[in-house]
Amino acid sequence: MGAQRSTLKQLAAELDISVATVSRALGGYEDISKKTRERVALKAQEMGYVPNSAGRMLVSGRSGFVGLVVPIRGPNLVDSFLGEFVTGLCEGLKGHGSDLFLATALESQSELSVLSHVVESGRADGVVLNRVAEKDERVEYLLKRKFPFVTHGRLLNADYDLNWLDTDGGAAFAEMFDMLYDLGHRKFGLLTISDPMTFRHYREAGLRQAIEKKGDPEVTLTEIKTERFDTEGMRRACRNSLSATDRPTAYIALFDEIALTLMKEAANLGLSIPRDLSVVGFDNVAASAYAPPGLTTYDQDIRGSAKQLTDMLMQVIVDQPEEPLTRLVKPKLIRRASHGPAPS
Amino acid sequence: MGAQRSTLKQLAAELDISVATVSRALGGYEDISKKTRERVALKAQEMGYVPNSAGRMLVSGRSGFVGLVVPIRGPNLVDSFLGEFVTGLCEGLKGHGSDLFLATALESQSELSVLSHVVESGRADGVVLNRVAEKDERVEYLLKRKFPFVTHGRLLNADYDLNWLDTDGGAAFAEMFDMLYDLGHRKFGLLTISDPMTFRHYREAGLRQAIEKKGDPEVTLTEIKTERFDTEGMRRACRNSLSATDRPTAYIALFDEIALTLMKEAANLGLSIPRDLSVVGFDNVAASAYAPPGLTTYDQDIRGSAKQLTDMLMQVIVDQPEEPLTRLVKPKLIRRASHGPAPS
DNA sequence: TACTTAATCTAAAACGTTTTCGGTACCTGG
DNA sequence: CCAGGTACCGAAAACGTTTTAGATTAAGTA
Repeated sequence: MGAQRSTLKQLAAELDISVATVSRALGGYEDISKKTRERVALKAQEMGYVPNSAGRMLVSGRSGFVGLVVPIRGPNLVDSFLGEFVTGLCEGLKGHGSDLFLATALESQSELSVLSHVVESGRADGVVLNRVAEKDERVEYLLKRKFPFVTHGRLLNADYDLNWLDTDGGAAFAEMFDMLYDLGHRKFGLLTISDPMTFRHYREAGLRQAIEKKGDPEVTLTEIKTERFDTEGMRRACRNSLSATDRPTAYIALFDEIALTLMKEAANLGLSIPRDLSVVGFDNVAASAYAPPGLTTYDQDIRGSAKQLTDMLMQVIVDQPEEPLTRLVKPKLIRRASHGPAPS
Repeated sequence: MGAQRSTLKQLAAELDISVATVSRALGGYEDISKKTRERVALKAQEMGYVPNSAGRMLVSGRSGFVGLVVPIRGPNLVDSFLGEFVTGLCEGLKGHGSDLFLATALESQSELSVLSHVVESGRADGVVLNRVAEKDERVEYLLKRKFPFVTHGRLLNADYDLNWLDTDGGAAFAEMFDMLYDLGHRKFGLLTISDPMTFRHYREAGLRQAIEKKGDPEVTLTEIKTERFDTEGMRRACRNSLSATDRPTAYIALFDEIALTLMKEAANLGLSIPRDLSVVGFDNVAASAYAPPGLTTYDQDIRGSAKQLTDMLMQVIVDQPEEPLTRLVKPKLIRRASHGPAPS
């Protein structure tokens, strides 16, 4: 139970003025005398008054919450970014007087139903979507519902206007290629997944464009594809590729986890990095600093991005802008020791 | 803005019955005829009715939210458990029809004010506290306020009854010692921090008790202390200890991060693990699997614990029990390759 | 004096729900 | 035909807040 909270009514009774006056006084309205305003503020402070959000919510129609629907995939593979992402969101929302509301979808199929519950119950004024897929039903639902939202990640071929913030993975992958090419590498391996995620699309496209732009017929690119959450399959695929006679000299991984798996397998096979082969990842997860010899990768300031996303979302909520808000942020190359000159 | 949500009133108008009847029908009350109940349920489904939480909240006094105040410490060291912890909480709350509400305290000093805001605004029915310190003002506030809460971690010398769930770090550290002792180690190093956290207290106490119990005068234990978030200091301390002439043969780290730092420094100094020295950690962070040769450590199922915590909290909220709820969960030893026989 | 204006304040409605208390209609047994 | 049940439904209050549309008083103006 707990001690009861003080209400406007109690405050009004104590001060012997009306509830309306108290409300307006606390709201800083000019048509309440300064003296009264101060008196009220003092008493409110004294009684530890904090407006009840349910009451406020009901009349204002705003909840003061921003929702995030988190998909839980697999038994133990919690989204490794979740902590940082959530932190950034909270941090950003703080400045807007809003709070974060987390809802989970236990299976990916229930994601939409969880989202719709969040939206329809009025518990949130807007939502943040992350990990958008190439074609995302959540997006379509929110658009139809005309509910404010922003996405972390772009959509593919979107013929509608969306508010998004994304990391420029394409640029990063192009840069990677150029770097490795300049180190003499010609045989490239792309460690990727088969799932239709937008980030995959853009990163791969960036890489292919860079290769094409270089126009060197010597350059080859073999794809090593696995399912996204199939760690065992990933291991096997890496081992296979490394054991091949014409194995690539430079591996580019869609994200760190695959790169780390490859590094481990390489070590098991007695291959030395970067002497025998180079590996580059993406994400800069904590382990990439500890795994020998240190994985060269890209850092996409998740926390900062999340913070920016909240600013965008609040803008969408309060004054829904004509022009869609979009931001492309550049990831930062983290040079470690997993890349080097091509073996001769 | 978005399309307007349907309300009980609209539903009632459509069905040409009273609002009260609709409410009771949806609530499954027996004094509404089965026929009407079905008719209402169907229409509700059809109109996509979802009860507005503000309205419900106002009358029930319950928000359907459970709060978590997350302290953000340091610029980049986001709590690595946060993701898992939050996931477990959401997962657990789902079963109770509640949701998670996250609030951040940007500085540790503001933690209490954030917490009190969560409590007083009525936005949460209960809160979960993690990372409790030996003496925690948040706890004292909540007790005084008689607000439902559970803590992840125990308090020290608590003369009041608390509802907590904790990992049995003491048992784990005792086990570690026995394991290393049996491998022939006599010179131990304890890599720890100087901050007054309860988990530190219990882990160290468990270790010391185990040493005492063994009663072998040959056993020595040197402490290597650093500040909790001072990674550079940690590095230096590890290097110093490793360079000492009578360096320990077995290091026990308060948590993985310190162990990983030590392993890296050992490698830099040309020392081989576990040939020259053994290291054991605690937490089983992702990097501990990747850092060579693989860190032996303990896994404390954070996600599962968080889930259990929600069950406890809901119990506290609905029927505040006389007896405090407490649970001590055993962490699981993850045997990797960082420990072995003492060098001769 | 009488009218206008400005400065303060308040009553009441509204938001969407749940719940209490009672009401109506129908049936049963005498 | 009536007393007493039973089955079903509805009116209204309550939760705490904000806001609209006055109401009251005081002061200024003609």
